[in-house]
Formats: sequence, structure tokens, C-alpha cells
Amino acid sequence: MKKPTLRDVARMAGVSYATADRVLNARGGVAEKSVLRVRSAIEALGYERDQQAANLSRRRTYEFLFLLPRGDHSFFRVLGDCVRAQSALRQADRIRITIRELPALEPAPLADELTRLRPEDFDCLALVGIETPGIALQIERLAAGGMPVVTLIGDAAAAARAAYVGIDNSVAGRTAGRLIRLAHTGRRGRILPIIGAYTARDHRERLDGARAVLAEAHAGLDILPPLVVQDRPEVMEHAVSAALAENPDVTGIYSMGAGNRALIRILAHLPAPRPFVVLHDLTPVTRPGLERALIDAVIDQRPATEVSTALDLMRALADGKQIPPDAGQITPAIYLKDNLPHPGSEKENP
Amino acid sequence: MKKPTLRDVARMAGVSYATADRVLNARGGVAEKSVLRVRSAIEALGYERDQQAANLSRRRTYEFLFLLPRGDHSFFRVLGDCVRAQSALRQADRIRITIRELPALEPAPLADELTRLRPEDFDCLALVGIETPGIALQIERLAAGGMPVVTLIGDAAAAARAAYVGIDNSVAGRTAGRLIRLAHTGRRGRILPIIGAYTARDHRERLDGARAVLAEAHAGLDILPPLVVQDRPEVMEHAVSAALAENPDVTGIYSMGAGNRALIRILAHLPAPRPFVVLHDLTPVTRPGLERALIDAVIDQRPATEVSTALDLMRALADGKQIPPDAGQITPAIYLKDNLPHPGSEKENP
DNA sequence: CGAAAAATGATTGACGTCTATCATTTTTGC
DNA sequence: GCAAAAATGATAGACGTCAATCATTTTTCG
Repeated sequence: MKKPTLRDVARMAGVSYATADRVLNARGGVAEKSVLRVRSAIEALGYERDQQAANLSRRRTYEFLFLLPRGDHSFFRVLGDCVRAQSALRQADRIRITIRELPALEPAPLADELTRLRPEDFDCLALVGIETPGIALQIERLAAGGMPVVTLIGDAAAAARAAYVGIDNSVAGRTAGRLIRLAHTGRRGRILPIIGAYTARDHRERLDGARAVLAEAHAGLDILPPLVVQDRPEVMEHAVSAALAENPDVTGIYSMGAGNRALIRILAHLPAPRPFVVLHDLTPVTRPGLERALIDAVIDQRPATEVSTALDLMRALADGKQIPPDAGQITPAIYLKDNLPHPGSEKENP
Repeated sequence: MKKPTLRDVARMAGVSYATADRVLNARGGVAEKSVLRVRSAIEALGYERDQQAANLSRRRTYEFLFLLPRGDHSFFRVLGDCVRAQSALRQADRIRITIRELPALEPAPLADELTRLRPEDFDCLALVGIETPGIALQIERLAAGGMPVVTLIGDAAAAARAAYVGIDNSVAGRTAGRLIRLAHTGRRGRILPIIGAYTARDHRERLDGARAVLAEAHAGLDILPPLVVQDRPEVMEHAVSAALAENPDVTGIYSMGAGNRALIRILAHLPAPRPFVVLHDLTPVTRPGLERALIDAVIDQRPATEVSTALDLMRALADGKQIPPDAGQITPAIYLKDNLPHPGSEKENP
């Protein structure tokens, strides 16, 4: 009644242990009929290789590389913390994580780094994708060379990468839109969207998602043209101040990108009733905003879950397993003032 | 530069492998000074036992028992599915899960089952707690006998159980309250709370949480006395129909317990504008309600995360590790129509 | 000081798999 | 039918730990 070993498989197939092993590990040099007999014995017994014993024997450690944006955005800092936290936890599982930090959101240094990589350097690579032909090319090269690539947070080279782990930004935008609609039940309003840049696909998707839901609203929700603030607090500071001065009747703000430190500062000095504010990602910047009720909701992509999921997938990939196509889909979380996770636990708890 | 083995520890401590092993596994019969030398060698080298090799050698399998409520509530059915899904996934980690289903929410059968249990039967026990002196006594007995007990969803015997895995129901209630407040921004309203029973601690906590947040609201939110429906659809059907007939101006409904099938049926026949509706737990009953926009928000305790977290803790406990006091805290999730997880993925994705 | 007790060392065979080698058997092709 | 090639069997030593045995050394104490 206990788990069958490869020895049991060999016995049932009527071959030697060596032959069963040759089949299992595809070493070749086995007659077709023997292959079939071993295969069906595996099937019949429901044999599954004891991966732990196998790893012990092979002295295998999983070597994973994470290419992360350097932490000028507070979200990227949180993300890095998540990776480091998981790195410590997974050492027991023979997983070794190397982290290299690159300038955030810049294609050139990332492409450079990828060019220098050889497929045999790591068992799997995770990176925050940027959609650029040069980067796609490198991902294809590495994947073809046998190093699976997982995109994290942002996708790239959708055909060549093994998995994308992250949220559906259109879903995130719709969710934000829904919250804003909720907060406008039975009244009219004017919404101010703020994005980093039109060129960022994730911001565009969030914007479109939010617009779709807000446009559904029967009642009149007036959606202002989006402010473009380049994810930078200084720009945010000016742009938002100006926009609010021009539109004192703004009842809702949806900030899709970074640089929210300035936004929160402005909100703190706004007279009541303040507009309803939704923004993205729980960080040391946004969390106090929620706690002080300056902002009302945060759409979070749950970086801890993303990193943990990514690592599960990377291990499966390194073991040569098949992966379901949408295994990396992360459902965005909604945080209000009241359901904030315990401080710090964002890093550990998937 | 690679991980030190026990052999390295022995060498550094200047003792034999056997002695190092005696210290590591507390087999006794070792002189004090040797113990110290080994200990400090472990410290100095940062040695950590290779748990996988150890388990292989011991032929250890973790034997865990789950005592689950029989699935008449749809949530408990989801919970059971989560346990079964994890059971399949964790076989590779040498975890064997036995599930016993008991009549839901009845103390007597649970106490009976516990009485029959001997501490040596399983390495760890997880159960949905009911707060009863008899059950507390049994948990204390098992814990004292060396079988750690983890409470799931509902707590019990807080002093004796090793961990509670579940949400803070007061937080869940506050979150629901906050959503209702959001939906009443700038307008008055009348809220209808629905609970299963006053005796259920979780329902009371949810109610108190929601009331606390709703009472904060400057504007007038009129909170009706809670309907008590015993978690049963038939009772719900009558009670809610009557309450809505009596109060046609209800603008919000918060259902804290089960039996929501009837509530959703009623909502489907209500003329617009429908009240704002929040209820608990994403199940095959509530999900379509969200999708059809009959209800507006679901507070979910993320059973997949709960089960997964419980298993992590149970393994740590079985390995004799220490556990941080709030390791089982689960942050409740808010689901709107737009951020529903992919169907089925609730069971797998923590 | 010497005997008993305590501590330590040395060693062995598992656990399930990997990797390698070498001998033996079976199949293939001429 | 025979040599060469292909397939198979048998076996051994690792991986890091556990659990056990037995011999040897050191300590304790009367």
C-alpha cells in the first residue's frame, strides 16, 4: 500500500533495475518493447519518482536567476524583499536564487544583461518583462538553449517564455473602476485618472479596464483625460495640483502607476469631503495613506504570491514538467483600511 | 562554499560523526562539553539538517488528520475540495492526509471523535473548532500527548492548540462595513444585517465589526436589528421576504452566514435599484450571484490559502519547529464582479 | 588503584535514486 | 551461421541522514 519504487516498476515490467532506469531517464539504448513494458508498469503502479531522493543523489540544486528592477519605486523594493524572503525559505528545498538588479523599466541594460547570459548558467530565469524586439530575441535564444524564462509582473515574448506570472491588468483596471462606481452609487461624479505613460502597456490596460466599467454606469460619471506623470512624484505634484485647481469638483481619483507619494501629500491638505481615491500596490508609501484614510482602496498584485508562484513554476520547469497555460494568473487583491495584512506579512505569506 | 553536512560539523567539533549525531538527535549519553562543542560547531558553520535526506532515511511520512464538517454548506464543500486538492499535491512531500467528515457545527460528534483519538495515531490534527469545554479538554489531552492540534476556520482551546488558521472575523465584519459605507457615500441608507445565530462567535464578531465601522459614518446609516436565519435557506427565504416587505427602503444587506441561496433568489426578483449586498465566502452559490450582479461584494476567507497555510504549519509542528504566534492569520479577500479568480483555481492557488 | 560506569569512536546497512562500468545475452545483417 | 552491434543485467559507490551495534577509551568513585 506504500509508494512503489523504481525497483517495483522493474520487477513488474520483468526487466532489470538498470533498464527501468534507462527508460525513466531517457538514456536510450532500450528496445521499443521494453520501453513500452516499463511505461505501462509505471502507469499500472502509479509510480512517481521520488524527487527528493533523486535530488539528493544528483546533488542537484536549482539555480535560479532573478533580474529585478532596482528599487527606486517602492513597489520594486517590496518585490525584491519578497524574492529575498523566499530565497531564504527555499534554501531547504535546494533552491538557490541569484538576484541582479537593473535600472528600472529601461530596455537597454536588460537586453545587455540577457545577451551576456548563457543558457547553461541557470536552470531558470525570471525577469520583469519589457516588450522590446531585442529582449524578445534574447528570451527566444535562452529558451531555445534550454533555459526556461518566466516573466514576472510584466510580460514579454509571449510565445517563447514558459509562463507569465502576474495579474491581468485589464482586470485590475475593471476592479478599480467597479470600486469607483460603488462609491458613486446614486450620485454623479467626475473622475481623474492618472497614468505613468501611454507607452506602458500595463497602464493602458488598467485605464481601458477602468473606463469600460465606468462607462457602463447609467448615471453620469464624467471621466477627465488622464494625467501623465511618468511615475515621478515631482511631475505628479504639479500635474495633480493643477488638475484639482482646475476641477475642484473631482470626486474620484484613480492612479494607475507609481509616484503616489506626492499624491498622498496633496490629499492630506485637501478639505473634506475628499475625493474617492484608488491606487495600485500596497507599499510603505501607500499603506499609511490607507491607514490615515487619505486613500480609500488599493489594488494589490500580491507580490509575495507572485514570487512564490513563480518559484513553484520555475521548479516545475527545471524538472521538465508540463505547466498549465494560465498557471501564473494572479488575482489582484483589494485592500481597504480594514483588511490590511499584518505589517511585514506581505513578504512571507502567499 | 556549499552546505555543510553533519560530517563537517563533527570534524570541526573534533568529535566523531556518531557523537555529533547523538547531539543533533538528542539521543543522550554525551558529555556536556561535547554537546557544547557540537552546538557551537553547528552555530559556526550554519549547519542545517537536510530534512529531505533525513526523511528519506527515516522513511518518514507525515500523517495528518483533518476533521471536517460534512458538506451541507457549500462553503464546507469548497473547504473539503481544497483539502483534497492539497492532499494530492503534497504526496510528493511525504504528506498523507486522512479526512474524516462529521456533522457540521455539532459539538457532540466532534467530541466523540476526539475522545477516540490517541495522540500517537497522527503527527498532527486539524479541525474546525467549536468552542465547548468537552472539545477543549480533548484538544488539551491530545496536545499534552504530543499531537499538535491546529484549529481551522473556527478557533477552540486557544491555550492548548498550537495554531489557529483563519481570518479575524472582526476584521471581516469591518471590511464588509467599509464596503457598505463606500456604497453609501453622500447618501443615507438603511442596512439589513443577517446572521446565522447569536451563539456563533464568528457571526457575532462579524456583526460587531460591521456595526463599528457603520456607526462611525457621519451620515445617517440606519441599521436594522439582525435577522437570525440559522444558516438555513428556508428560514432565510421567509425572514428576508418579510423584512423587505416591511422595510422597502433597505439600501444595503450584509449576510454573515450561510443559506444565501435563498437570498440570491429573492434578489433576482427585486426591482431596481437593488440594495447593495455583501456576503461571505465564494462558493458555487455566491459566485453566480456576483457574476449576475445580484450581489455586489463577497468577503472570502480564501480556503485554499487556509488549507495550504495549515499544512505548512502542521509540517513545521511535526518537525518540532517553533511557530510564530500569528502565523495562521489569513487576510480576508474582497471579490467584486471583476476580480473573480479563474473558476476552480480557488482550490489550488494559495 | 582498580572496577564499574560513562562517553566516544568506528562501522554498517538502510532510504530511493543517479551514474557508471563491465559482463552477458539477444538481435541484426551479411 | 557467425561476427558485430544492440540490448540487457548485475553491481557498486555515491548523496546526507538515521538507527543500531560493538569495541575502545575516558571518567568516576569506592
